[in-house]
Amino acid sequence: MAQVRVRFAPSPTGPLHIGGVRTALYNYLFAKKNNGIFILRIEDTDQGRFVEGAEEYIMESLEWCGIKVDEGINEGGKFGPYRQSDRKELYRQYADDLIHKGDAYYAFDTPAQLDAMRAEEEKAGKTFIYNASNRMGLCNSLSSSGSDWKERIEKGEPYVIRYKMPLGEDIHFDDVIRGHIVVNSNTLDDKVLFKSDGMPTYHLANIVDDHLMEITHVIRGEEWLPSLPLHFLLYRSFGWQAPLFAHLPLLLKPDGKGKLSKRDGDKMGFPVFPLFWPYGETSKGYREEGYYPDAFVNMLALLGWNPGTEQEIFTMYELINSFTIERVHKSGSRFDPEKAKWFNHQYLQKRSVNEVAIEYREFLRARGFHIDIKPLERLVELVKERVSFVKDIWSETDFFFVAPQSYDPEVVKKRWKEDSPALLRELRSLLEQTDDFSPSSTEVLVKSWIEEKGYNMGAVMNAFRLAVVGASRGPHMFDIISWIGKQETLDRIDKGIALIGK
RNA sequence: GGUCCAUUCGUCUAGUGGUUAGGACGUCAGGUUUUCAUCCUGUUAACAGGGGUUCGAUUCCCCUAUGGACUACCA
Repeated sequence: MAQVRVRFAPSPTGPLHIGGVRTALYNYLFAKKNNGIFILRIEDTDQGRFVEGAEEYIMESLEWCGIKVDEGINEGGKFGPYRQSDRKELYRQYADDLIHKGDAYYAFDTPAQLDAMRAEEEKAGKTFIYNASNRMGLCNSLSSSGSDWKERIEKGEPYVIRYKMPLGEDIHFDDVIRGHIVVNSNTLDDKVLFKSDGMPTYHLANIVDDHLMEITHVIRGEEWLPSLPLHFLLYRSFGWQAPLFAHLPLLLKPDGKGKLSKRDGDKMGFPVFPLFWPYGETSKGYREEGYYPDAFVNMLALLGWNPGTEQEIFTMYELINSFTIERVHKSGSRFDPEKAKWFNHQYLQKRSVNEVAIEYREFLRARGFHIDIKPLERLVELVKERVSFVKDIWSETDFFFVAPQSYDPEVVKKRWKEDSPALLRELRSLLEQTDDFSPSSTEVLVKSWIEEKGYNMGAVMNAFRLAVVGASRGPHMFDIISWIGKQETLDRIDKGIALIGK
């Protein structure tokens, strides 16, 4: 069998949506599983929609995800160029070929005329369609008498080239995921293949490029399923062997109806893009939100596919090994932001204390704290299992760096009693006597004192926590005071007694 | 409106012509803990509806409903 070659073919019209990333991922997994080639082709045949920076964004996103491109605009390859605008000259001859074969024709109807006809049909509750049912009444080379149309072209009148959809034919085709599908050609229209601006449309460019690049499997979004009959017909008209097609299910909104959109992310506070998109409206990215790329990829891979086992955590290598296109689902998947977080939690737990400490050091540096790696490792060890993201370490450990500025009123009400100041004063003088602030040492010291005096453990420790932390949260007290040190501990007790009062 | 696609716990899903319909996220409840989390244990909850086929359908077929995509000189 010929070598497997697949392509991811986005349009550079803005940042890549996570649905697009998943399409790229499935293409990549399929390629690598089959020792094949993964191609990145930029489909920029609509010059009006080109967005500066989008190409770079796409490539950076794939790179961040660990999806390596074998052939593409940066990587090169034998089948280049890999940007359709750079292949512009190539398409016209294929459109002409179709005209010679009688499967395509020139059409002169202006956009304004077509719009008017569409509007009229819509008013009558119908859908305008341009095909065998009415093409002889429209303005094109099939309906014009004699050589009128030739003159029009020679005069430089704008025209498009349309595919001549057959009349009343049942078109049979197959999709790897969805099986056999039949559509009657009467419901399809004479799609424009070549635009008046000299550029091909998606349909032509796509088929020509997939053929020329020897693509064996077309794995793309479900939104393309309705144009699959056209594409099959195109392959037939050219006399080319069609690749295998697989149409992926959509990513749906977490709640409500419809497919996942940028608005959902904004509304519910999760990113719909892999990376921050710096142009236009601000849009968060998974990378900037603190997701690990392997967690992100793992989460995405399982949205619409699973290997049939109960395994949920996969390295890219494992994904490649277990991926099969047949196990991709038919129906759309709702995106679940909670589960996305859970994946990151799993990945963060798998990392070593040292790795996380290094990441956290970077985080602190950006906020003006320059801390050695050793104390940070001790800190990370204390809170690692409680967090899902490195940035969460800060909200769990802010009080390690800064004494409380205020004391949670709820906790004060619940934990600060009449005798709290007296207990803390006693505790303070007890701690002042020792210089050994290791957790085990202070623990023994304090606990035996509490026992000796017959105090209530909770009464002492909760008040102590309130003074040191300012709230009812955080790791064990002896770990905290060991980290902040003796002087800071004593200071915070003083401050707490003074500020909380009574 | 037309064409096409889809439908198992709230969500992601496993699965089979005969199963106690399994797992994960979430929820809830216990346990651990000096607090808050984490963690552990348990709990919760599903085959869209109606017809067939069959000894038997969640599983196969049809219809309905619902959801979705498409319906541009956009991809």
